[in-house]
Amino acid sequence: MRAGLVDSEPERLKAWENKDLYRLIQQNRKGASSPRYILHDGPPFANGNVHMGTALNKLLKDLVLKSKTMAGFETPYIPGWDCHGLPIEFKVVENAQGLEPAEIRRRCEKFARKFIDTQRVSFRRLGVFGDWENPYLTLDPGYEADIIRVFAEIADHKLVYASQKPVQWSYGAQTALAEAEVDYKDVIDPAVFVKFPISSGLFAGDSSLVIWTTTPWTLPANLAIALHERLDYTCATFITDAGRSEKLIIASDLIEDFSTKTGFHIHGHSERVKGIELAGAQARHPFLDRESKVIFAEFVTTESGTGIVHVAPGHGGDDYLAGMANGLEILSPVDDAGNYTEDAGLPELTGKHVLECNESIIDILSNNGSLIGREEYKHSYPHCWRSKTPIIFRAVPQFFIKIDAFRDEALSEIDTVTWLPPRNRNRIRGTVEARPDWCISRQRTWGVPLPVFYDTAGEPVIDGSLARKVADLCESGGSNLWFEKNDEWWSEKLNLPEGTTRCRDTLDVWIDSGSSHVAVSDRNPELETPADLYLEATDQHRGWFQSSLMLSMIVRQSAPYRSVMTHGFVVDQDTGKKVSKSDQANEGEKVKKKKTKPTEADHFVSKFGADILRLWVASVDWENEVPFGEGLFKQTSETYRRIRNTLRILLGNLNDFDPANDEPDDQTLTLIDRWILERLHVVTLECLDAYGKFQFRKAYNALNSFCTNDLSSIYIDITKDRMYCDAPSSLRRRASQSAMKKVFDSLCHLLAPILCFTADEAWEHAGHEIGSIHLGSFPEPDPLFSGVEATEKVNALMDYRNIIQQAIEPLRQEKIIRANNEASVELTIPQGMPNPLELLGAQDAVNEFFIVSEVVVADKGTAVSAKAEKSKNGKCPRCWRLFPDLTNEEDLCARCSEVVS
RNA sequence: GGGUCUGUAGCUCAGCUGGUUAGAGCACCGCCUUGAUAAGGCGGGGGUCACAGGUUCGAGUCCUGUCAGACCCA
Repeated sequence: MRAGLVDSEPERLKAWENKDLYRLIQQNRKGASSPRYILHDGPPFANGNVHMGTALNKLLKDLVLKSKTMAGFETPYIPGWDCHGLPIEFKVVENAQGLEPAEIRRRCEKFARKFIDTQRVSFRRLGVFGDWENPYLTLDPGYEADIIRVFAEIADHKLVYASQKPVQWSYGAQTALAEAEVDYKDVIDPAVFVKFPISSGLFAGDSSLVIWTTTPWTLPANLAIALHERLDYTCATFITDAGRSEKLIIASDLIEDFSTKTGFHIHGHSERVKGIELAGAQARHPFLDRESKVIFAEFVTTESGTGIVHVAPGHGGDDYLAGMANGLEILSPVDDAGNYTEDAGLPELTGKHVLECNESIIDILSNNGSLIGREEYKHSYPHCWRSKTPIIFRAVPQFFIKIDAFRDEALSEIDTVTWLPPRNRNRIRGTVEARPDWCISRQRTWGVPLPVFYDTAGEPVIDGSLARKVADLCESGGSNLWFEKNDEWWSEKLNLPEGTTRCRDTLDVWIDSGSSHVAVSDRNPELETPADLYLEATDQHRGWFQSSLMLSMIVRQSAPYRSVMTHGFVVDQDTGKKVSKSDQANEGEKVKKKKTKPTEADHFVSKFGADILRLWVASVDWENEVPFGEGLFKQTSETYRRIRNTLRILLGNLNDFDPANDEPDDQTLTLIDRWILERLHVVTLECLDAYGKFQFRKAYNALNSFCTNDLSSIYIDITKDRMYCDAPSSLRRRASQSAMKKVFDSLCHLLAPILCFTADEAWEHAGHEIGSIHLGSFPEPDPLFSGVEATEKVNALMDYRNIIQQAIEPLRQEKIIRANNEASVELTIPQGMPNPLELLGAQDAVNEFFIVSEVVVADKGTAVSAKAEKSKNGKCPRCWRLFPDLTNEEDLCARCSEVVS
């Protein structure tokens, strides 16, 4: 057994593939009618190579499945890929503009398939078992058809509607975005205080309401001003040092803050009113010829601003709801590119980008005296995760799923699911409680068509049975039909009236992957719904875990999973920064110019080998952030070498052992043999428990310390003498071999889920040339060694050993002796303490245990102490042990001469 | 700003329901090793358990606050 994982692993992989090991394992389990354990794979996105984050996720899944397999389950694993979506389309369109949609889609598919292939190679190389020849792809016509059928079902339930709600619009990507596609970044925006003169109601013609906004560009869409009914407002004359005087209304609690920022201070008498007293009032728009209604809203607070909120129903979620509640229209005078339209009412700004118009708007306000103050305001603002441009809230016709219709059911379903770590239950609850209606339309090309038509009056026709017909046509002819055939063709096929047009939007990709329980778990005979486990990074609470839950609630009124496990992100050990695919994909060349550390799994696999990566994953605390760096792999390699060498020495010691013939009676086991078997019993229990709870790190720690401390440093060291020098078939030697055999077998199986290559290699070297360790099962703890009798004795002996070692150490340092073997020790112990001679039964066993020439025990001291000196005994040239009766250099000790003869 | 979590040796981590001088491994420094040798053994240095209070006979372990970091939400 030599290392060289980088070369040996691919060979083993090939052998596994040749014998179709994955299928063999599954069939074995099927044959034994084992219970099934189903982990449903969350599909990684098919762009870019496999980076450490993806590798961590896949390897954790594999650790779960391999350990469940070993625990006796049938564990089918059907890997999948998420293929549609903006990042791919972005890449494709970037390199070729002006393409027909169908051509864009063909290129996107090619792009996705290329990365599916490279990722598949990487995943297999990591030793992940699964049905790699038959993965599920969200671009498969069958899968696409099922997505459309899921849509049909949502439509059947009357949960889909079209609306002009404001959505998070990316002008960079020219599409609406889901919450999960938005990243928050800190930016500095000009925030302005603007006065709206009251034109009717209380204080009409006399005072102005002051609003505060960080988005001056939304002012052209202002239709109302919101106050809080119960808030306390102050109306007073404010003056500046420069002598400017205004009569203004501000929330009383915010006056101080307002004064600091604007320089306006109250002058003279002030009047206090409750918000409600301004009911029915109207104010004058600061630069457009219309009135702005005073309304009331709960979201108005005194946290910042003025306690008076500018409301543009076309530009914000709260604004929209407030607008709906107060009968306002929706004004959203911004086009797809983010430019003002004529509806803004500012001809000079028509066609200009809204984010470049903040200053123009502020100029207008300043010139007409509406501007009361401005500040540079730092806040976090949503950005498109792909194009990195700021989001604008903009009302465009979009399709939505009504969440309220089943939100409560979804919430109670969450409570039936096991969340790992448990705190995630609250997290997913929060996400589901807070989520607004699901905007499912995207103005993109690379996705599943949104199967909706418009009648001749331009009204959307949302119809489940119609959608199912679309699904059938797409399943047989591919979804490109939607883009290649014209409206006439579709109308004819579906018996729709002449003049019907089809919707040009695609579905949000979260519908794609969120439908996998229908398209994959329900369809594939190997799988079933609900799955036992979904296992992804924590970001999937707002992503796949949620989209799957929501769609499953609609189609089956229950969750698609019994348990959900999440792991933290992989972060750079030194900087703590996230290693993320989106960064790689986006910043592309720019990043490459800077010196970046490698983050791709292949890089580390080809440097260290897959088993090192696997060991690293097992050693990691997946509940939290997962630090990662080259140095950690070096450390992990050390651990690996120790384990590997332990297996190797065990193999060497078992070389001439045939359990069928050589297995001795249990009674012949020496204390140290019983001890290692008791330790094995404990370690086995610990590992089985840890695997059962997915606490791979506990198994890792237990196995590591078993190999390092118990085996390498104690057991193997002590038994070396009998292994090398006893007669090959001596009972003492055979007894140790039988213990080692048990240790080796158990160790291989307990390590197999983690070190899948090395454990299999060791197993093969042990003479199991057919099959694989992975066809086996975890060892059963041996009840014969469930006690602690030997453990307690050895623990006591180890305490003595420490004292003895410390006594010997100076002799070695002073070069009086070279090896422990040459020392003669007098061990003094207080009366009543366990006597090594009694513990081990014989003087020779004592000498062997402490690996010294001899230990003389005196049991009448007051504390444990030891004295060591160079032994005067002669050395046996065969076993190098020292004995008193050896005077001639040629003489063998009694044991050795017997063995030799 | 709200929520969740994390903070033990240079690094990765153990420390169960609070109980004697806080433990491993790696790294580092000595030493040993013709029989695990691209290995193995022994010894050693190194920690005010993030910080500050509190509860207790006693706190790394419980409580409160502060600081730092991560993520989620706004």
